[in-house]
Amino acid sequence: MNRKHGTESTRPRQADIARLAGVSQGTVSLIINGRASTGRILDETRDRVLSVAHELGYVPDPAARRLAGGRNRLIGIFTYESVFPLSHHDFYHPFLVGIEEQAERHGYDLVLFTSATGTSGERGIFVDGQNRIGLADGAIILGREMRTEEIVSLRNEGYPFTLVGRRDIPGEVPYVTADYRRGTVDAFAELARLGHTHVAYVSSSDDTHPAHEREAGYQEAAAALTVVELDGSQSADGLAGSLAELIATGTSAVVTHYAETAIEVEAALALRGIRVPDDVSILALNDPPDDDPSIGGLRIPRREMGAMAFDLLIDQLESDDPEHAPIRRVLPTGFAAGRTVAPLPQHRRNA
Amino acid sequence: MNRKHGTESTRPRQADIARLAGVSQGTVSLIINGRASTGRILDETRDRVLSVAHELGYVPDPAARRLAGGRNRLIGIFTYESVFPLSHHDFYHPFLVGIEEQAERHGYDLVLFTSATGTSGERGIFVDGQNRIGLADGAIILGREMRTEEIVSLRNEGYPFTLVGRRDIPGEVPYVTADYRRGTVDAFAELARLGHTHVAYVSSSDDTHPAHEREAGYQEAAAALTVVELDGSQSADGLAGSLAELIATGTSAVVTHYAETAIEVEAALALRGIRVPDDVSILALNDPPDDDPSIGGLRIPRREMGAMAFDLLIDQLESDDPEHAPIRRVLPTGFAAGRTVAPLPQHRRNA
DNA sequence: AGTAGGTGCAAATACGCATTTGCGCAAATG
DNA sequence: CATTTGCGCAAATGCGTATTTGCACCTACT
Repeated sequence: MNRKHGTESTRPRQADIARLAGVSQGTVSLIINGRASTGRILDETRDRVLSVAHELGYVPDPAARRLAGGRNRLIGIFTYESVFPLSHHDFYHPFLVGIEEQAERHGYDLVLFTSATGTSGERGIFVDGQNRIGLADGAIILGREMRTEEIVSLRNEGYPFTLVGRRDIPGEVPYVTADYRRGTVDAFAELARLGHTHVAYVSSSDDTHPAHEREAGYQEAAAALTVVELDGSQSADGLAGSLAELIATGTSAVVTHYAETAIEVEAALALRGIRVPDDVSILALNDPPDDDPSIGGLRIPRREMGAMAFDLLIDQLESDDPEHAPIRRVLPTGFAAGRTVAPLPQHRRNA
Repeated sequence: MNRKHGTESTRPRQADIARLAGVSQGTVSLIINGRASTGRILDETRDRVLSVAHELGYVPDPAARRLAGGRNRLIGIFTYESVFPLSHHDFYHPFLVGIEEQAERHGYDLVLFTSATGTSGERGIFVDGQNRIGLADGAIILGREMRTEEIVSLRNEGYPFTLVGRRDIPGEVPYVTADYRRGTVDAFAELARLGHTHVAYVSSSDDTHPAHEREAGYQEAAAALTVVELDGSQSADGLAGSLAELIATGTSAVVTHYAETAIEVEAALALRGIRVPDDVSILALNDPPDDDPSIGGLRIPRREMGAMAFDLLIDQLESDDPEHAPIRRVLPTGFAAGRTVAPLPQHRRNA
């Protein structure tokens, strides 16, 4: 349909190289792919073809490669939200850093599936009944939101992918996540080590995997301390009110699920004359936001998670075993005291 | 070479649907793509085919589609540094936001050329003699650094691309940039409007296009004001010393090329008891860094630049005219007073 | 009745590349 | 000298889809 006149600057194809070098297209393919030995090509021919290819600026068409049954060394990145969101651009960024790092190391290019938006305006892996991500050899799927049924379809198609952040998907899928449970346990342990014996815990009501894991960690750690549980769904000011009383009666640390909560609580406490960390330590079980990086608490190894996700995916791709078991990795979290976590002050030791 | 794994029922193809529905593959294609009217297909046939397709869970192969379509609807993003740098990730991000926005709107996917790192460890458009970015239909080239000769080669190959941030490339290339010159003029005008008549100007010795434009803008604006020029290559403390004297003798505003300089100067002035903006206004001719967004001065419309770059590229791609003239856009900058720019204080009016 | 026009689809072709097969030639072998 | 072997490549084939072309068959009209 779209054959234009000769002047049209169309991308060079193997056939063009073949014509100029006086060989056949198949020969060009062999040479380009380094299969020259397989096909028994003269060095002289090889050099001639390569030089023509270079002159023409030839680059293989990824779609054709993939169609022909080969691989195209393209790894996809899919997110249900914008990859580069305006607001919390800090969320995806560390993952991307890790992914880019490994992609560079392994010589893969990355594809961002920005076309995966249907007429309805919804992003999805399958849009209007079509798989939008199949162009790449495999994909890394990021994000807080995720449509389970799409993930399942993907797996059923046998398409290689890795999830970042574990999801409870029916059946087994490869994923990378952080060990929120253990991180939570460690955080409480750290508080204990600093002398805190009476701790307030502000949970979240989220139904996400990390929230559950944090909750589990809390349950496990609570035994060793005196813990009071507070309802995280109330306002920061309400929380601060309850906390003020608790602090007066011996509570010296507060643990929240989210850094945002911690920050709000800190501000609300300040209004009541309670200072952090002098009067009370505050610790979040999540990464701090960009604009206030010094909240103490867990540090999620996002960059490492991204890199690991890439590696797992490559594993799948390069494994010849069709029954390659889904691989999972659970990475340890870090901990930072930040400006809000301090040892129990001397004067409160016997409170 | 890679026969689909035996156990996995291979994905259904249009041919499968065709067989089951008793039609030809081409007919299936017409129907799947809603071209039924073009091909004059009976409603009955259409429904039958669609129902079979649905039963089989048919999903078109994107690679095949792109092959057949000629183009691959892939737009590349190239940078000489990491696309996701660890440090100033604030630099590329706004551009990427704009690009992603438009890519999504136009139904294109984005490719990050992470494989464009040669054995030497250097990033480049041409690595080991191979054009690494030709994979995409076109590319947007970002970054402070840029290798002129590569850009020239690209253009000579007829490869469609757009630069973000104008460069002085031999010959004509399509680009998007901000109007630093006009922005600079406007910034000085704004100072004048606020009552400042005596201004200090700290230039940079950079040999970049934006630096030259700022310089030009300064030359143009300087006529209307009393301006003292300071050597930007000295230390912040040295600058502060000179400035202190100037301020004592009537200078009420400082203009620097870089926000970083402005911040350092502000700090150095503070040590000398000079306060911003009470004693002197400070204004930068560049975007503020992430960690101190309230420095007054120019605001570069990076997001819009990204979006515009994408649009220009699409223009090239979808234009049938091979001799499509290179398009350029120069976007207006914004201005923000931030916390450092204020009207000339009353008590200094007659200084 | 004979022809023109229309309709609904099959068939053919192309997209760019990977892979396999086969052919002509020359050297080696018996 | 007849025959096998090996070499270097051309040619053919397939991947899954989109698009164009062609062809029966049918209707309407003269």
